[in-house]
Amino acid sequence: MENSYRADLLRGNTDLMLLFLIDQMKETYGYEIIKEIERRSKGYFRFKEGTVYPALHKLERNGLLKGEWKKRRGEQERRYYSITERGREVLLRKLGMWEDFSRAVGLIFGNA
Amino acid sequence: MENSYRADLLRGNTDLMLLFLIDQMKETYGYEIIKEIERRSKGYFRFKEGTVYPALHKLERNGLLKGEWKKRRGEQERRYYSITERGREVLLRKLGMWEDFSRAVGLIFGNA
DNA sequence: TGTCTATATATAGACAGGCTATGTATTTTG
DNA sequence: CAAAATACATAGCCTGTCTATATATAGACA
Repeated sequence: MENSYRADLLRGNTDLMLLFLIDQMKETYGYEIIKEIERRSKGYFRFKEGTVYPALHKLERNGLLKGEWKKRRGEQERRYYSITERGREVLLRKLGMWEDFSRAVGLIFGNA
Repeated sequence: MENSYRADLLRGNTDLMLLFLIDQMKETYGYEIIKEIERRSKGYFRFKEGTVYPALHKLERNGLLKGEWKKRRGEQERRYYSITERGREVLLRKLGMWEDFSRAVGLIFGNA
């Protein structure tokens, strides 16, 4: 009933947060995004790999992100992502929709 | 990609809003809840029957709501719901979790 | 008379995103 | 030398929302 409430709340907002961070950080990679979101949210968000990597793949597949493998001598390579023009458009739209949504929820609860 | 973003945002919050309204209105029924949520949110939320009725059934099945058929001479009967003790506990918990969640999202976006 | 809208509820099946679990590989820490 | 951290990947499960359809009545409108 409530165990996975956070997973439900997350739904949809994962894309928004990924796009937001990648836009702001210019270029970053999956693992770093997970840590950065945890850091910024003071430990509230602890994204699962099974959530983030498939989401990044989908965003790239849809042309909202551009990914690039970067070899690092000896170490495991990373896939760095940057946002595309189309990605930035979607980001702005989603940001607005999140604001509208949370404002509407506030109206239900009677928050001035 | 974005068509059903609102449906995603809604996920999880439907229960919260239903419990909140039923608690506040003491006793109400599905159709009225749909209209009241639309009214309060100034048209933002337009809950679908296929969302609300199954959700009410689940909440009752789990003991968070108590439902009761009320016949009205000649007219179609309504199923009136009221919140249970357990429902009120879950409501308070979910309300807090929604606040935590939206605050955490704000942290990601750098909102003071 | 027939059709449409509003009121009021119900449900089967589709859809899709997040999670669990598991796997690979390397480096660092204890 | 084992464990933890870094870094990525994916198959399959779970579940809430939506679409579509169904039933039933009342009132409007033509």
